[in-house]
Amino acid sequence: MTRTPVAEILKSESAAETALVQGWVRTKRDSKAFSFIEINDGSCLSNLQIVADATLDGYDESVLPLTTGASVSIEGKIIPSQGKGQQWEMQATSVTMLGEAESDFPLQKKGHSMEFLRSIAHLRPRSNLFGAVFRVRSRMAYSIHRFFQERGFLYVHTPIITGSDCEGAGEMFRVVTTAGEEIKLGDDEFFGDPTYLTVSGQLEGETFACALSNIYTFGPTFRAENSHTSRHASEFWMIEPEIAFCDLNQDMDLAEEMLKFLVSDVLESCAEDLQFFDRFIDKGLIERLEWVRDRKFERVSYTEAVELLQKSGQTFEYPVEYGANLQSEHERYLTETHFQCPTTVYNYPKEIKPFYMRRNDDGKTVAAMDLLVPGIGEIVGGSQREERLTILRENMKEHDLQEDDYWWYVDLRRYGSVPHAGFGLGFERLLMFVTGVANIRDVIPFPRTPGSADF
RNA sequence: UCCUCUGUAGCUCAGCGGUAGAGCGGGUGGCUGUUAACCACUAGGUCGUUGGUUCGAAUCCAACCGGAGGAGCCA
Repeated sequence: MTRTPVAEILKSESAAETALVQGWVRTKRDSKAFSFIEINDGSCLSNLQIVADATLDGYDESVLPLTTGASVSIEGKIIPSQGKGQQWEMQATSVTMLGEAESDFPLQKKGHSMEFLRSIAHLRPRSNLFGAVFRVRSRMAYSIHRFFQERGFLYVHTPIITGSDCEGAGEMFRVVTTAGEEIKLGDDEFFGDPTYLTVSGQLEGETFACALSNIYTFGPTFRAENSHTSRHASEFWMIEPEIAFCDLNQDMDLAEEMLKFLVSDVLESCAEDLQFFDRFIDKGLIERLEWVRDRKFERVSYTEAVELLQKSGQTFEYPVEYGANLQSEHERYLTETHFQCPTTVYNYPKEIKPFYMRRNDDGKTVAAMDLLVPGIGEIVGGSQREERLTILRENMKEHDLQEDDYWWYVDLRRYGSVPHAGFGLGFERLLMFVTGVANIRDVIPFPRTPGSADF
C-alpha cells in the first residue's frame, strides 16, 4: 500500500476502508481502552488523529511506548470523527513504531522561544510554525518562477563564484582553496585572479538581458557585512529580473505587479498556514496582505518624499535632508504612518547610488527605485541601467572604478546597447512580509549570520 | 563597528547573600472519546566559564564565551 499524505486524508469527501499514513507523533493521549495519536507528516499544518484500541495486536509494544517525536507507520480506516475538532480520523488496524524518540526530545507541545528553536535547526521544521514557514517558502519560490515564466522571462543561472564586484552591494567573502589547514592567497589563486562569493547576479544578468531580452535570476547571494539585525543574513536568496527595452516606470510597474501576484497567490494557496501566522505570530497579517493585494501602491519621488518628511512635523532621530539616504525610521513613517501601504520611492540623488544607475536629465538624480513595505522596509531595490557609453564611463570615473575591471560590462554599451532596467527582491524579506515572522533567521532553513554558521 | 538586554532541570521560567523550586516534557499507576486531555506518585540541576568580594555566592563585582534587540550598511 502506498502512503497517503495527511493533507489528502483531511480533505477526504468520504470514508475509506483502508489507508496507510506515515509521519511523526505530535502528541498522544491514553485512556484505559484506547489511545489517541496525533501525527503530522508535513503535508499540511493539521495533524491526523488516530484512534488505537487497546485490543489492537501489538498495542503494548507499538502504541504504548510512542512519545512525541517518534516516527510511525499506521494502517487503518478513515472514518468521520466522533469528537469535536476534526472532521476525519483514522481507526487504526496496525501501528508500527519506525523510530522511537528518546526522552529528551526537545520539542514539546507548549511554546518554545525562537532562540531555542534556532539552536535545533535540524528539528524545528517539525514544529507547527516552521512547518508552515517552509511550506510557504516552497510555494513562494514556485510562484516566483511561475510569475516570470508566464511572462516569457528566461531563468538564467548567474555564477556564485565571481571575480566581479557589483559595487555598492556590500562586503564580499573571498574564495580560496585549502591545502591541509593552510589557506592559499596571492600567487596561488586557483582561478588566476582573486574570486569572491557573489553579492549580486545583476551585472551578469544584464549581459543576458542584452541578448535574450527578459531574464531573471533566483539564487543564493552572500554578504560579509557585520550586520546584527533581524533583517540581515550573510547568505540569502535573491530574485533579480533584468528587462531589455525597459525604462524605470515599466520597472516599477513590474515590481508592483509581482508583489501583488505573490501576495495574491500565498493568500489562496497557503490559507491554513497564513491563518496560523495570523493567530499566533502577527495578528492582522491576512487583512494586511489582502490590502496589499487589492490597493494601489503609492509612488513618490525621492525629492517629494524628503519634502513630505520635513513637513510631517515628526521628530526623527536622524534629520531628513536632501542628499542623504532615507533612514529606517523615515521609510517606516512613509509606509506605516503617511501612506499606510507599500510605497515606491524613485529618482534618488546620484551621489548615494552605484555607478550603473541611469543618470536623469536633471543631472542630479538617477533612475533608481526602492519598493518599501510596512514592517520590513525595503523589499525591492532597482533601477534603469545606464546604457550610454560616455555617461557610464563618467560615472565609473566619479566612483573611482577601473574600466578594465568591468570591460565586459562596458562592452554591452559598445555593441548594440539598449535601454534596460531591473530590480532585486530579497526572498527572505518577502517571506517575512507574507508570514509576519519578525526575524530573517526564522524564514531560512539554516541561517548564516556573523559568528554563526551551525549545521 | 557602536549601544542595550540576557544566560538556573530536556523546554518555559521563578528564586536576587543563608540547605536549588514550579509548570510542561520523561517514567510508573489510574481514568469509556480525548483535543496544549485529566488525576496521583516519581526520576531529573557543577545555577554559561574563570577569577574575585564574603563566615557563606545561583544571588554582588570583573573578564571571557554564548544568545537576543536596536543603529549603521543593505536585500
